[in-house]
Amino acid sequence: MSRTLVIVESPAKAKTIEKYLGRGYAVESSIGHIRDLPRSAADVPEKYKGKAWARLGLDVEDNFKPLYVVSPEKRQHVARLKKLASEADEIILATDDDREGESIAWHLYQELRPKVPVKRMVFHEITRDAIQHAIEHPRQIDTNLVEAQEARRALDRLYGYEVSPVLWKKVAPKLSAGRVQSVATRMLVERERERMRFVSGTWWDLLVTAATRDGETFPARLTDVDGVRLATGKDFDPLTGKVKKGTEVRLLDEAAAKALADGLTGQTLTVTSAEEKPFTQRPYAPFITSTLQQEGSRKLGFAATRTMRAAQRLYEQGYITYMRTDSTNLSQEAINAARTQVKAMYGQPYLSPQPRVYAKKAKNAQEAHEAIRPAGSSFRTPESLRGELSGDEWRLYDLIWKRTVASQMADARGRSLRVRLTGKATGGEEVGLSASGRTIDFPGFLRAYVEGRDDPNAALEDRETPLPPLKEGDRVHAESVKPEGHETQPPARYTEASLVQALEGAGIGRPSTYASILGTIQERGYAIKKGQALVPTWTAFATSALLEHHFGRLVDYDFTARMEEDLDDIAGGRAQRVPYLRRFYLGENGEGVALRPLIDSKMGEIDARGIATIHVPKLDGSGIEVRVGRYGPYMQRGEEKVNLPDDLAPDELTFDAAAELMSRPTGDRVIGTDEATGHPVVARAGRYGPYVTLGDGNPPIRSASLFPSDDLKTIPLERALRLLSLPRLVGVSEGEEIWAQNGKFGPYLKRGNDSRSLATHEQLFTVTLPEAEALFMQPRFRARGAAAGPLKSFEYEGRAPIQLKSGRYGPYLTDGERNATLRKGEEEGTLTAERALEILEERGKEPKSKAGKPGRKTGAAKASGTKAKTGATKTTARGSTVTRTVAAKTPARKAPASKTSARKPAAKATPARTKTAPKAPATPAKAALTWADLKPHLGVLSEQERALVTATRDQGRKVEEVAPTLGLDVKKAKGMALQASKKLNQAARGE
DNA sequence: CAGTGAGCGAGCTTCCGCTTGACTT
Repeated sequence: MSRTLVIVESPAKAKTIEKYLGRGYAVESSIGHIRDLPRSAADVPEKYKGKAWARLGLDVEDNFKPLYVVSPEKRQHVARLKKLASEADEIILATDDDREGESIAWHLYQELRPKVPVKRMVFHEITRDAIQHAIEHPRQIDTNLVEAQEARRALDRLYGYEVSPVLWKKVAPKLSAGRVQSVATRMLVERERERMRFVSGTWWDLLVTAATRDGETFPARLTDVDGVRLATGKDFDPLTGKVKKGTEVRLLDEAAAKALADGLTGQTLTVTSAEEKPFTQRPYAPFITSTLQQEGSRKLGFAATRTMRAAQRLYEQGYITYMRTDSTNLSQEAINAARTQVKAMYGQPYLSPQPRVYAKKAKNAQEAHEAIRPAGSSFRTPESLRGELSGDEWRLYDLIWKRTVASQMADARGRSLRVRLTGKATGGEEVGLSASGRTIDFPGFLRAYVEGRDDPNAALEDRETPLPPLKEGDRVHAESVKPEGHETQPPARYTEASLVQALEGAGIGRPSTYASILGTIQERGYAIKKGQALVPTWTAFATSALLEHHFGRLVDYDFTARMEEDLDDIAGGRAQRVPYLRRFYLGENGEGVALRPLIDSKMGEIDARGIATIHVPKLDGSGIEVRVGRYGPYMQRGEEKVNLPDDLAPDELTFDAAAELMSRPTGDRVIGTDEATGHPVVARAGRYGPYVTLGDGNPPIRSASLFPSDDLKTIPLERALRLLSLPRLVGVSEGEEIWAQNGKFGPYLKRGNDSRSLATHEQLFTVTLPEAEALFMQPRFRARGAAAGPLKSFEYEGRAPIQLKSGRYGPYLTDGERNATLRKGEEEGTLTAERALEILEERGKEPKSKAGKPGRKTGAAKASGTKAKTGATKTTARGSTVTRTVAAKTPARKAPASKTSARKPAAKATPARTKTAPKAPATPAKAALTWADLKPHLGVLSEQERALVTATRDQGRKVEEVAPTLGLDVKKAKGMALQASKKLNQAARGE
């Protein structure tokens, strides 16, 4: 008998379909995508490791050719599919009928390499008829659609993996940017900015309880006084908290409202109009993923992940249809089932006369599945499942059932009433009031489902606000009058549910990702949850500001919408993937985003400190600045700096709150007085940990770190004074003083320019002169370094042994020549000699060249180019060392001077040096290129970059000098020079 | 954000969309 292998995406779906197909068919699942671009360097096959583009997983120089790898956790499963495929007579790829599904089918085809006929089939609902129909109407893989998916994938990778590193450099490491998350974050930030600018306003009005002659009462609200409309919330300017200019309204304050209330109590009011309008309301569309999450949140209080978890279980057990969908469409089977149930449970009048079809599409919907509904051709009622389903699952099923059934019910019908009244207060004011009511004559679908409410019956009552029968000319009596004060409210923060709604509205993100987007922005520290609200962090402000100012097009709300249009063109064969990606990544005739050149120019331009400084409108003019630093957000006013508490939302930082924080005691604790000097001794928590100071000023007279054995909370005065007595003069040796002091690397001895570490902190107090001299007899670092012997040693025939050592970056392997750090999953304990050899062979690296030591690393990167023009055109590895040594002399002239005499300049020079220094070690390993080597590649640079580079290198001018002539500030120019040099080197190496 | 002497195997962080377990808490 022939065997057909059908492959779908989800195992639960496979199970169902297998039932429908019967004998001769084996149904398997791919479990989602089976291959993807490598996530990180570890996933890149050896063959491609050295490539410049390996990090991206896309060969940006060869038509954005993607490098696909089967992820490690999928390998076993793919192998199984391969085997099954080899045993089948025919294969049907039945993945979802959308862009991603088509791509999965194509990847399956590529990876399984079947030797039997392969067909593609699609269906949008899992019913016997639909499957049968699909089987009878197979098609081929749509390669245009696959191309569109590949373009989408590539764009997301390029965006994410190229822009994220900009954030690492300019904001903080490990941050991320992406087409979806960056827009989501921006939405939160913009809303919060509105809240930060918001100034609330106050207004008063009157709530009148009016009584008819028959004694029926109803509420009416004051709307105008002496013919002038009363101010309400919408009349206020959110930026000033005052009534908008040019608005003709009457604003009541508390006193006026009270006086008017007194004057109106007991007065007669006349009905001047009573209008009644009929209304009908249609039921909501059946659930899709986003609306399910929203209602799960509003009605059940579930977070998006909780809703999805429960839905997944319901789906797997066959209670509901697929839960990740953007289609509101119901299959015929579902419509029949719903209608049958409506008739049976609520009666014919409650049934919609015609079957309802919900055609309204969500933006960018792909509609591969049905709406989310109870499964099967007759729905199980929630009541009948009470014993079968537990907590969350039952409640969610109940919700889905109600929404589905309601969607085939009749419209709700009712009347809305609007009544206007006038009256006169004792003070002579003519007042106008209004009352409105709502009566439901026929609840229709509201019997089953009221949006946003848990209990439809209770909600129905709430929806009714009946008024007594009133007609023009009727007189009523103002029984009681209550003045009410109101404050305007800032726009509400997003919740998980409303953010998903907003994203969906903009066509951003997919049903399968909504929940994880919320996770991502929280994991990256862009948002925290406060109750239901998503509050953006200061980091989110800094990141968003950077992206908005420098990569504005990437965080446009309609960036995705435009992308979708382009992808549609690719899918329809009207456009091609490669030119599309080229425009996005490289740009073409000044068109397209041109991401790579954009980043190259921005790297130098973006001022990290400026980006870290966050504009807080309410602190304008206060001299207080808010900044995100390495240790979190802080405020600064002049020299004063204060951390911002973690739980302070940005919009809560008003001027008063800031002033209070600035004046708050910093947590310093005076532990006593030094009798010798009369100064207080203070225990403090600093950035380098706990310490004590003599004197409470800033800066203090002296300070000293606590030893690890000390506790900041309990440290006695005596101990603090003892710590403050350091450094200690141990004695004089070889004509120089030996001092024992505590430093950033721990306790150490210092003699002239020489130093030795001490083993313990307490030795600072106990070490004697002979002991100290003995230590100075030893070579450096012996005290600490030598103690760490190899953890393990592996012996080999005909090869040097490999040792496992413990280093500051964790365990690593070395054979003296090359080193390799152990990665996650490579346990020290289970490491075999064989595996150790493999690892070292695979990715062992020669340690950094030791030749660079003599002249210090200062400025080597920049200087090497300037000097190299005198050197040989052809450069060997050794030649480069020479170049570097020569080059290093230029800054070396300054270095000793700054070290001995002027302390401050030396300290200030450090950051600049650390920025350029990392480039230096990389150069000799790859053989430094001379200016002559680089010059032919000037074409890769922008005009400005080229002008800068030629001026500095060809003419030997300084960046500081050239920058103004190019209209650049020095900082930017320096950054640009660095980037340009990087690009030139890359180009020259043919990378 | 206090202020101090060196010198050591660096290597990785990150995207969006499809899908489930296999883990631990």
